[in-house]
Amino acid sequence: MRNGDTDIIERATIQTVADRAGVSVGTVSRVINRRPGVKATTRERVLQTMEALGYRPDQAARELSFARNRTIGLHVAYGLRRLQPFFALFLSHLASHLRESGLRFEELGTRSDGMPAWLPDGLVLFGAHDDDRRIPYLRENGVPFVLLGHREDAASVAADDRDGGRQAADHLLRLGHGRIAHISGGLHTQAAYDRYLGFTTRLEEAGIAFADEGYLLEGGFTDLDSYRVFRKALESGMDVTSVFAGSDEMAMGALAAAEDCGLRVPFDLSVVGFDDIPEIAGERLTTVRQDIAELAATAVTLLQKLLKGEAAQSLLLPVHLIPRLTTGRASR
Amino acid sequence: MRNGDTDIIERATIQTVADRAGVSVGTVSRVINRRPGVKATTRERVLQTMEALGYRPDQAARELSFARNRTIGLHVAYGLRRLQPFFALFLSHLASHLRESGLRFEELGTRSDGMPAWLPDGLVLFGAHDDDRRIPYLRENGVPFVLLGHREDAASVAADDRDGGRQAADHLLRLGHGRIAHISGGLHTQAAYDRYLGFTTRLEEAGIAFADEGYLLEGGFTDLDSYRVFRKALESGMDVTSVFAGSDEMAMGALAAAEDCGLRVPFDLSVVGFDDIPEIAGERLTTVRQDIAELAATAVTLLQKLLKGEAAQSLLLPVHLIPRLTTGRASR
DNA sequence: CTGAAAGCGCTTACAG
DNA sequence: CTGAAAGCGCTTACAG
Repeated sequence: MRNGDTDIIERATIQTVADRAGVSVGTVSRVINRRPGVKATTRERVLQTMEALGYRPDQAARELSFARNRTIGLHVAYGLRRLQPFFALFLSHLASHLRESGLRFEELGTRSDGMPAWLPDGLVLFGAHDDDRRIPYLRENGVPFVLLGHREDAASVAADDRDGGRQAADHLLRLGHGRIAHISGGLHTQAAYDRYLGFTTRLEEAGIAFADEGYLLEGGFTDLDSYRVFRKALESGMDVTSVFAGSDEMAMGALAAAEDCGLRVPFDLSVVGFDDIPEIAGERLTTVRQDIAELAATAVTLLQKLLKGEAAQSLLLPVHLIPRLTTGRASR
Repeated sequence: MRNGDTDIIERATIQTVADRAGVSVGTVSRVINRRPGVKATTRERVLQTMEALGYRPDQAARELSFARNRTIGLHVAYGLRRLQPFFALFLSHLASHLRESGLRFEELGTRSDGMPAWLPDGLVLFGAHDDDRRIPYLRENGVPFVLLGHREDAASVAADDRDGGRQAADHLLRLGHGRIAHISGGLHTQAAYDRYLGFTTRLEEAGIAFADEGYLLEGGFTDLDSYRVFRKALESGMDVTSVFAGSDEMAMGALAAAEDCGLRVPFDLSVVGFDDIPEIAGERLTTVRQDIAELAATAVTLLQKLLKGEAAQSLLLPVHLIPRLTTGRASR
């Protein structure tokens, strides 16, 4: 389990690797960055040397030389719950992706007027809403930005929330469910609304007039909010065989409420979530998976295009329902 | 609101500042790093130039030259809920503090055997437990580390959880409360246990035999867990006028449960939390404040001492109860 | 109190 | 396909 017998004192640099592999640092650099134009055998030798030395390129040096003064900022809409799991995961993926691309990254503070505290070379905007004042502000200042969320009039990337809602509905319909509730954190956000829309549209295609049935439950975005609203509904006699929650957290709340109301999942009740956050969904929750790492990577790619002067794009990333243990055939 | 009329195209460097201020880059550097030995008027002039230029030192360059190859890693015990608010805040404070100190920072992955994926020059350990295998491992490999949490046999820093528990008890006693519950996420963690201990010790000093009363409620660490265990207790007839929760999240759960059980806070029930996380406690929750930024800063300071070869220290940071709107005089 | 210069560990044209 | 050299933006002895 020891680290080999390399000096622990002196960390290997690109020079160490170059010397040991009998090449120049330029060549090592090309290997590190997967650049073309290195003979296969050379590449292999360098790779092995790096491995043997436990070499890790110095990120600061990469940033300094690679990304000529380019720093990307992440700015979160004022007042947004930065503590939500989705944000934490997105942040960490964004940071590590940027790091790999050799770009500088900084999370931006907020001025008293809600604008980013300062302007980096490019921005990722988290939690943008319809008439977000940051958008005209950034345009005015000529700073390229990418929105996280679906939006046609700006560079943006989002999961295909609408299709995700549709898949959730489809899954439950196939299992024979007819009385289906939906728990949403609030339909005023684009993601929540699109999930709702895709979901109800699919139900209506199947002849289920969801909207009329009072099966829509709105609360906050947390598991506790979801628990309370769902438990209250169940206690008031809402009769459903399944529920689609707008996030994994909310699904966990619904699961807890079901348990406390004596419902057995999936026998008496099926539950579907959204996101597939491993720490939450685990191996149990049937949920619609969105790839957060991919969202972060795509945001970076879009931003890089913008920085090169290319046109803005709006991308929608596919999502997939992952059937697990909280959904089953409707028993009633 | 515009950014002044400086070129937005070319970002100012230390050289730009030096030229404009009519000094050398060395002098600017001294000002940036608050080093002594700069004439006050020179310092002032440089500061103003930096301000006027909107100059921000390049972090990558600082790391590269300042922190000779020193990188600090954060490693989280396997299986720990990284999604908890406390962790998110600690992480962000640690990262920004390290950044200001010009040190490299990286969050470390975990090998299949639970050890950090690789060994940086120094480590902060999050979520260490009593017989944490990372500790002998790091000692064996000669890597200095600081634990977040109270522990005598290693460099560590923690909030004074025990005193915090005592303060919570004291506050409630002064308000005339005699029947007081405690909600804990689980007494097996040091922080939770110390809070519990300080709390009950103070109660016992006041002649309240807490332990015998069944006023200890254990659940998970989340607001939902807390809600469920507290609501269940209330519905089972637990008769208390106040409750001390082991975290702000748990306190919010207790608040929600009280509301759903028809109790008015603080008239029928007083609630005290722990942490004082602004996004959670807001302006409403009476809670015991621990300074997370200070915890992060202290961890870094300790680590730097270790790196210089100084002896390990165990530090306890003071906490303070902040009375707000969820506590009041006992009415019964 | 201040400046000139070396050096941190990389990447990237430019030659060959 | 590969190497030598310049340069990224800082900090830090070393002189003065």
